[in-house]
Amino acid sequence: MTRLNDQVQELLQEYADLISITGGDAFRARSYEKAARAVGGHPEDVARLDAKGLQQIPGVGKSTAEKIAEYLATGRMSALEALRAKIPPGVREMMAVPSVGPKRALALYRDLDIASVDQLAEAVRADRLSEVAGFGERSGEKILHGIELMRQSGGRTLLDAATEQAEQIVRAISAVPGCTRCAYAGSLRRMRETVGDIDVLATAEDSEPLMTALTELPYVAEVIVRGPTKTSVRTAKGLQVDLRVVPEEDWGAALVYFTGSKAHNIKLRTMAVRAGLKLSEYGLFDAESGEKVVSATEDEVYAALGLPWIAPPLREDRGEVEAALRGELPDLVAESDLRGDLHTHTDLTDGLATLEDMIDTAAARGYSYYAVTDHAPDLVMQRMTDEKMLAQREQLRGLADRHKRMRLLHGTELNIGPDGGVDWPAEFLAGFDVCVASVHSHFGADRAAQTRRLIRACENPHVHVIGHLTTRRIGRRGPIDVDLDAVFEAAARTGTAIEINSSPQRLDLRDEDVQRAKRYGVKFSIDSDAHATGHLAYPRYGIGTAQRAWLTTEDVINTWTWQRLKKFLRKDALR
DNA sequence: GCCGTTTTCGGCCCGACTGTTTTCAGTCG
Repeated sequence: MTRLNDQVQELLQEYADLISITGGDAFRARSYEKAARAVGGHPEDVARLDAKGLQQIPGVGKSTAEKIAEYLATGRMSALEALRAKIPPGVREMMAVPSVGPKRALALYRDLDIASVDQLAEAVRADRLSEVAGFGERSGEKILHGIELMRQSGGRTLLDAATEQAEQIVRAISAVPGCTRCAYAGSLRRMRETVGDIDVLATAEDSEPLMTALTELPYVAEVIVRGPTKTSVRTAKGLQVDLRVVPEEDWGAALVYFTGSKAHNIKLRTMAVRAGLKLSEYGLFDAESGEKVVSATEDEVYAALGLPWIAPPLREDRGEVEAALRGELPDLVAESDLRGDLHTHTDLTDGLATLEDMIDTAAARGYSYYAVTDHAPDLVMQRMTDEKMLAQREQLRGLADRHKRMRLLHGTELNIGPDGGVDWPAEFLAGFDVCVASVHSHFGADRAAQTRRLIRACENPHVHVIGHLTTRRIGRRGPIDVDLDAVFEAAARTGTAIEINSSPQRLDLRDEDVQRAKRYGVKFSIDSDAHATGHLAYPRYGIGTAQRAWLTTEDVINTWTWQRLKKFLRKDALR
């Protein structure tokens, strides 16, 4: 079950799309789009807000607030239903086909009575598109190709795959003679949990060799567009890569522009306009004379707008510009702040590497403490026993001498049962240095039951960290239905940390929820949940989530010294 | 529809690329 904010976001977005399709005022449509994004990213649950409270959300005015309130009260949004009655749902779905927007979707429906993606594909094959004004031979080909792509990929790319691909491309473009700077930008630089495409920015006097180099990379399957400033290709894995080349003196402005987000850029541009300036990817200009003010570095561009540099993960128009103006930007937690990892596995359960290999790899990362937390017996398929667990503890203690600079912690990942109980009795649990507890079953239990079991787990004095709280797998399994606010309250009250699981398939909690949890005073543990030595590098992605949630080292227990962490782990002493 | 240090009315981010309507609309980011 999705969060109510997400449902409202989807409805408002649909309303905006239908306004566009029916030829309504474009500014009105944009206004609803903006409101949709604002609601989706709003940390507070809209269900807790009345019409007045809803209007406090930036971009939500009287009219939108009324529509949301109506939906919250009745489960319906009559204005939306009125538009739905005019346009079949398939017409809106056609907008998802690349090169088909609201205007063309309507033209296809009006002139050819096409009302679904399937019918569209059929019409192209039957060569009927030329009957509609504005559609030529190439249009049909593009549409068919777009439909095919939609069907085979359909989704966004996970952060690790996108990062690896982007780094590979940046290396290749950087090596081209004449290339003076190159980096990736876009949602990847902002560390969003998934990315739709990769934006690469480069500087060179002559863009031609760089564009050619991109199109000739071995893993490039297709060239989508090719121009002097922008070239787009699709990789063999179906990922779109846009390369933009600008003169070196415009690097800063271009990097701001292509890093986004769109909403952040709009805010910066609006500030520029108010100051008599104009901001584009080519620089910050005087609006009247057209003379360039600055554009060489991001620092300069922000400074000219009266702002300090803003870290990319914050650039979502979630209050970062206002915070920057007040001089209150958070000192974000960084990967180098991590002193340890509190959730990892070995081949004693479902990990791939031995205890020694995991510990050696962790030591090489420079950690000052490291916990091994293999699965507990209730996850029956892992065949854990008391004896095996105690034998591992012996083995781990025996390795202490080998890594004098890294404290070894013996832990476990407990299973939170349907009633909130965990695997072992208190006496046995007391023998562990650290206990992570996670939901691994009964994903379908109802909201009340899920909430109850997680609160009970927090209240267990031996549970230090709640692992992957919502159990979602990005693109594969949705989150469990749980009252997160109630769990956050319990976690803060009991001194139980909530994990930011850094596995790119999970990234659980997600950034909006982490931000919300922080307001309750919740502390977090950014863990790898490594099942192999290579996975010990995952926290770079979890750090992205933490940064997007505005966290500082104060919020993250595994940036603390062992002395301080040790106190936190004695949670029963708190009460 | 939203919003306000030029504004309660009149704006609303800006530019590249494509295909096709020989001068520009639509789409995209």
